Amino acid sequence: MGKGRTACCDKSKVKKGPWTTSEDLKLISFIQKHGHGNWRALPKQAGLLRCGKSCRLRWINYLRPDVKRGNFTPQEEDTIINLHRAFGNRWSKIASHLPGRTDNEIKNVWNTHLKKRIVVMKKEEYNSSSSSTSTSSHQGQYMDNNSTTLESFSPTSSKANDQVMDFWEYMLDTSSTPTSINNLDHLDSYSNLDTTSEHHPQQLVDEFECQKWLTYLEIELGLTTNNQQEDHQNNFMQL
DNA sequence: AACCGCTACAACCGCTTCATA
DNA sequence: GTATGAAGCGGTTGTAGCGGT
Repeated sequence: MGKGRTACCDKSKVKKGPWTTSEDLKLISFIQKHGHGNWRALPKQAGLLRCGKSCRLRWINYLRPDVKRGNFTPQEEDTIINLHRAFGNRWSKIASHLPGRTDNEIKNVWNTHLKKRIVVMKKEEYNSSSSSTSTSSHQGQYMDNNSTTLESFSPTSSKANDQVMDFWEYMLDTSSTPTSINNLDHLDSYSNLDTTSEHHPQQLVDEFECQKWLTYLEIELGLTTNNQQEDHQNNFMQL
């Protein structure tokens, strides 16, 4: 281990807080074109006033095409519980067994839902075992495999998701399709979140490639209705 | 309508691990 | 073997949204 620690970035020069639509798009289009070999250098190259760590997290947890979105299925929940029993809080290890789910997402689900579920079950287990000896004990067992009584998660309808939806509505309106990625800053009017509208024209991104990628992302992220999805898939094939 | 408390989850922070010179 | 930088990881925080009063 090295002596001391160098800051991962200049904190005074990076933007923090929720990502805006234009930032997302800059990141997506940059990675699509150049990959993400060096996260530290990426923000500068992509024209983002963000820390490399922040970009990495945003990509891995939200923008990556293979991220599965939406509610966890009872099967996934059971898997998490069982894996947690085996691995403890090693979220990345658990995530590796759940394709499309991120460690951050699993951690959140555990802390907000599953942990409580375990507590309730433990409590019930304790009560039943102390009140009756005829009830079979499941000592050391977290869960009842038939249990699906966990309150279902709210759909991922966060503000961030709404931003992405707004973006797609915008993009699909052909009359207002931006001519290049350089013009994305004005999309922030959709999110009302951007307070530092910077104007750093980046490498020109081919509109065609961008559209293709974004359509693909929309499908992958499940941001479409079935009908829309069909349309987009057709469009994607045509592209 | 306004306030409050709670929940969910995106994002940040700092430590650890890994790769490499 | 050691120093260093970058990436990965897990804990924690911030805040939007929602329901209850």
